[in-house]
Amino acid sequence: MTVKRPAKRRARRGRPLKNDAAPDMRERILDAAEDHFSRHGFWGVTIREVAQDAKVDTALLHYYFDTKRGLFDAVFARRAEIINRERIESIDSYEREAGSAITAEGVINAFLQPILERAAQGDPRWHNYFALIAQVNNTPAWGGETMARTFDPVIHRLIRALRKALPDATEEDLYWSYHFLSGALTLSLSQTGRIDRLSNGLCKSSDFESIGHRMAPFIAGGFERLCNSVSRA
Amino acid sequence: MTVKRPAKRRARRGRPLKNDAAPDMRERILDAAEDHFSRHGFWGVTIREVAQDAKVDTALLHYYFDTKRGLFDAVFARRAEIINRERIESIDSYEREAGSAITAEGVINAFLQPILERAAQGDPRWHNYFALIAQVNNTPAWGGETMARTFDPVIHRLIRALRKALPDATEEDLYWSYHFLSGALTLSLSQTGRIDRLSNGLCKSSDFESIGHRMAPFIAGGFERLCNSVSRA
DNA sequence: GCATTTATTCATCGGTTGATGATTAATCGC
DNA sequence: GCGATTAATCATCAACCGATGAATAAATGC
Repeated sequence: MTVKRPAKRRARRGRPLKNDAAPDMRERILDAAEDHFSRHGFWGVTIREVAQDAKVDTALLHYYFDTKRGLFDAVFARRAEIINRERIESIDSYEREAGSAITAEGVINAFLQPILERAAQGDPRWHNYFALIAQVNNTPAWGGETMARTFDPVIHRLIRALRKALPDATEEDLYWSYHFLSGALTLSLSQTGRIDRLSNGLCKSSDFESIGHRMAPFIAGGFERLCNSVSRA
Repeated sequence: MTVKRPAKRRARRGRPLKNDAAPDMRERILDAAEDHFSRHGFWGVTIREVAQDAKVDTALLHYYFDTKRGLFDAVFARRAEIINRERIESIDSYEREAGSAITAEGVINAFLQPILERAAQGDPRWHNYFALIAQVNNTPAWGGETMARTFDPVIHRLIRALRKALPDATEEDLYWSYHFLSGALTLSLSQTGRIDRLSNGLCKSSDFESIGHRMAPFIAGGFERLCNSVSRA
């Protein structure tokens, strides 16, 4: 019997002390939001859930990000900058090294490497983020717009390099080939566990090393088959 | 001034007359739900929106489908049966015709044809349904399970045919290759308008004829490159 | 050292959500 | 021809939703 309420420890109010262990609430909110949005999409998440997970009041989410949509956009943009920079650098550096011996597989590998490496490293926060990209990429209503705004510059850089490796390709074939690449990559990053079931456990969604070995050859094979074939009305 | 309410015509109550023009409410609900779910996903839709669109009371959705989730599953299953049957027949018939001259591109083409043909035909209801598949396929939480339950039998049939066309391929390579195929197909069917923007209008998400020409060669090129290469740790 | 700004929780609002029991009317089984 | 079943709307519920203004406390600027 004793005390009937374990004193729930009412959270402190007002601005926190400067050297208080572990705040940086803004990042904590973004992490929690990333986790939830990646699993259930924009509409499947309530700001209350996010706030509870980040151990802050819901009003703080509005303080930092104004609206729920603002929070979502902030989550999406945060890591995009990082991988965009890495991918540009990776393609630049491959093009410099390869010189005139540039190949489609080499370019695609340079493009995929930064993402797949991060995925293979196993940081769950990045996993969540990649799953989020996958959802956005397949969201009809506003996915195309969001993806374009965020990633198009890098994709144009990729296509420029591919044009060098496949000089006879038509523009249409290049863009469609990239589209197939994008779809394959997105699904691989979304980790739905589908291939696990399908292959009866032989392959695992989480095995990014296997993906890393196979994806560039597969996609390059596709590019070359499609872009080197001539005449298709 | 006159009458202050234009008589809103209260809907009739009770069971409708047998030969009443245009009922079949159940189908109407499924159509409306398909439309909404495909655009905004499970959580982005309220049963009220669906009911309003189908011009029925919300209680009727619960009468037929019990819960919101039940409605979603019914939508997802309805057209799956149709295309699954068509795909099986298409692969069967190709295998019979090709005999020992079976090729990866032929098999993949037989697998893709039924879907892409329907997509090219332009029925918006099928377009919506394909977009719905795309979303489910990239939903981490329950997408893998739902996709597996719905489509795995056909996919196993596909893989069996591919095994014949690529006798030296390892099981892992076959499954991963299918995974890439699945991703590419899904994104193509989801019509986000991304490629339109990316290509500055040169390519169009809705141009399923272009996809139909390009996808089988691209994917077959990938399969052959990956599955015919030897030794990869 | 005081006024302003920043970062946080509290309390609460109006609107929406999925669901359900009651009611009504037509059909079906016998 | 009548009781049971089916197909529909109506009315309403408790829970939850995103958002906001007020309160509070530390930090910062001058």
